[in-house]
Amino acid sequence: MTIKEIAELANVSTATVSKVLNGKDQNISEATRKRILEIAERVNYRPNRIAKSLKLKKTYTIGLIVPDIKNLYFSEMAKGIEDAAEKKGYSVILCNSDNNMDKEEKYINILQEHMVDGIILTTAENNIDVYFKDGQVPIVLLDRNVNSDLNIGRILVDNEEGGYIATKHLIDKGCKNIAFISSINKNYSSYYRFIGYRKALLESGYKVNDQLIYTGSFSIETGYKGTLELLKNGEVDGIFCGNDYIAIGAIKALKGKNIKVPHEIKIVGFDDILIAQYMEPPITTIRQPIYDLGREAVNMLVSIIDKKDTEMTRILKTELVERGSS
Amino acid sequence: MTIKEIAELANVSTATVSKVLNGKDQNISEATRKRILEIAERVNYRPNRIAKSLKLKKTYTIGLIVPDIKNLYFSEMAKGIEDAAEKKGYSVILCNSDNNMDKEEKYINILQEHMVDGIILTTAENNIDVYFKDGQVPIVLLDRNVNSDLNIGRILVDNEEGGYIATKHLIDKGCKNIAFISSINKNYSSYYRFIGYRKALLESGYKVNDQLIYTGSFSIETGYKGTLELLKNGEVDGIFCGNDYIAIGAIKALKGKNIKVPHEIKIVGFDDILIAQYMEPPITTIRQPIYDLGREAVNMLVSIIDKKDTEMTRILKTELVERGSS
DNA sequence: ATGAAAGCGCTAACAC
DNA sequence: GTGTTAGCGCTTTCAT
Repeated sequence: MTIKEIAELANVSTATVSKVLNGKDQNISEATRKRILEIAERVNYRPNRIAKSLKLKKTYTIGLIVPDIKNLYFSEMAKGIEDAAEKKGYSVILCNSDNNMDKEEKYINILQEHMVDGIILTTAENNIDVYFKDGQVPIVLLDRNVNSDLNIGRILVDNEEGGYIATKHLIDKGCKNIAFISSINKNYSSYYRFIGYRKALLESGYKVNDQLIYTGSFSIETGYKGTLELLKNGEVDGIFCGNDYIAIGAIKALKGKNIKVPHEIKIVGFDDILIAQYMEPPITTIRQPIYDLGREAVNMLVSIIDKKDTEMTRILKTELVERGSS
Repeated sequence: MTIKEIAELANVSTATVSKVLNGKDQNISEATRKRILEIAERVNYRPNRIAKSLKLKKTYTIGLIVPDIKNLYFSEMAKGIEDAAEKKGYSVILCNSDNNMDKEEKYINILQEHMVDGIILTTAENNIDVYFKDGQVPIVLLDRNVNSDLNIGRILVDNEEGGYIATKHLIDKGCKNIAFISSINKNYSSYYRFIGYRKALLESGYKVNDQLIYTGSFSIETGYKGTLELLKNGEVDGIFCGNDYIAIGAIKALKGKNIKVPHEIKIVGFDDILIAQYMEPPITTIRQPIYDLGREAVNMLVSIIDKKDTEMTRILKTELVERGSS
């Protein structure tokens, strides 16, 4: 059912139908207005957005690229994004990069072919380069930063502060040998969490000991392996984990070794994913406003799309949530 | 950059460019073919899929509606869907219904306005009615069934068998008073899990005791509240939880009451979401091939879209995964 | 108050 | 081997 068919049924032109259906009907007689609306209702008319998009050069669609939607961090973020997008009348196309830069770049292309109005991107964990060519769609980077002078929006969290707070907390709890397990150093978030970790240590007169640092990826496996590895290297009484998945892996490893958390080793995670509080022990962590991050990314993106004056970097606060693991 | 501009640069018609760019170039001279390809490359040409879709009446887009992407069950499913879709050249538009039937219906309309080629739908938990009008896009229902004679694809899991296996397992472990906590009865999955539960009980000479049944939603909260409620009602030494989230809530409630799992009360969940194995105790559960469910939904949907002869119902197997909670 | 017509970027049938 | 042209469904300017 098209506008043309409705026009025929109503004995008017397509222009008139279009006007009525889009509320631009100041100059349409009440009679025809009603007639058209009624017919549209009766035939269950649904506008063809593809045609509309082609004409208007606007799709009301945004692309979302995340490493892995299975990850609770990204799925909660995605929920924030979808909710906010829906409120603003946008639909979201979901893409998983699997932390693969080629796939990520491929998706950026596909999304542009789909003529999305903008893209929200959490780059692959190991991606610090930028391959965006200029003059493309508006992009908002979420929880990542990249070396680029392109005009790109950024929604970030104060990772350094978070890392500092986490480590300080362990120090305050009396830990003397605080390890750090996280993703690779070239990952933006991981790097700044490390900076915060280092700052807290130095400030309290501790040394940064390479033997106490393990980097891998933001995964349970890294937490597990890293912990076993660190235990071999010597004394550890506290571990700052780069995210909660790593903390889960760490706790699992310690249970396997019959080492008591928090009695013998204290653990702090990062993110406060939904499941953190249900772990045993419940994980002390640095909470990020994950859902809000997603929502704010949409708000920024839409603001850029609408060519409003927009602050291009927004840094949200983290917060210590003390639970049983520390 | 459009096909027209490339045509001008190459001194050929848009038709020729279109043919070359789409590989329909049997009748194009090698020289022009190369020239066009080279120019397209140089100017970084990206086809406008919106225009293409309008012309071809095919968008290579599918819609996915789930209750809540934050839920690990749906996010793992979504990953299976996105991976499979990507392999077949489709993009996926993500929608969350929040278990709200109005929102669900609204999304079905929006997706059709977007001219998606098909829709994968996990209806709201309490939705058993069908509001699809005839003659619409191909739809595959995922993990849900509805009262409808419309020609709709279905990817299901053998819930009854799963419920039976779970309950039988508890019986075999020596439980005498086995409770059932799940979503409401009108929910398809929940209902058949109950049927399996009942079957196992009756088969072993037990009675189905209404005092041991609690229904709410597929949530941690329901597991928590339900467990506290059931404990008031009397003896319980086993709980079959309708999904793993409920099991998590149940375990939390029991810990709060200082009741030992599995020593005093044994717990079995359903789904085997990614986190189930990391709980304390690790959750014994009925594994669903969640990722595969998503993948198969895409395969079925694309098969329907392509008008291939397709078996419209596919039921996948479940499997008991024994862990520490039982 | 309403309509004719052009055009968004693309494809494909048909002509040459 | 290449080009002409119509048209997908819609919006919008301009005319009447």
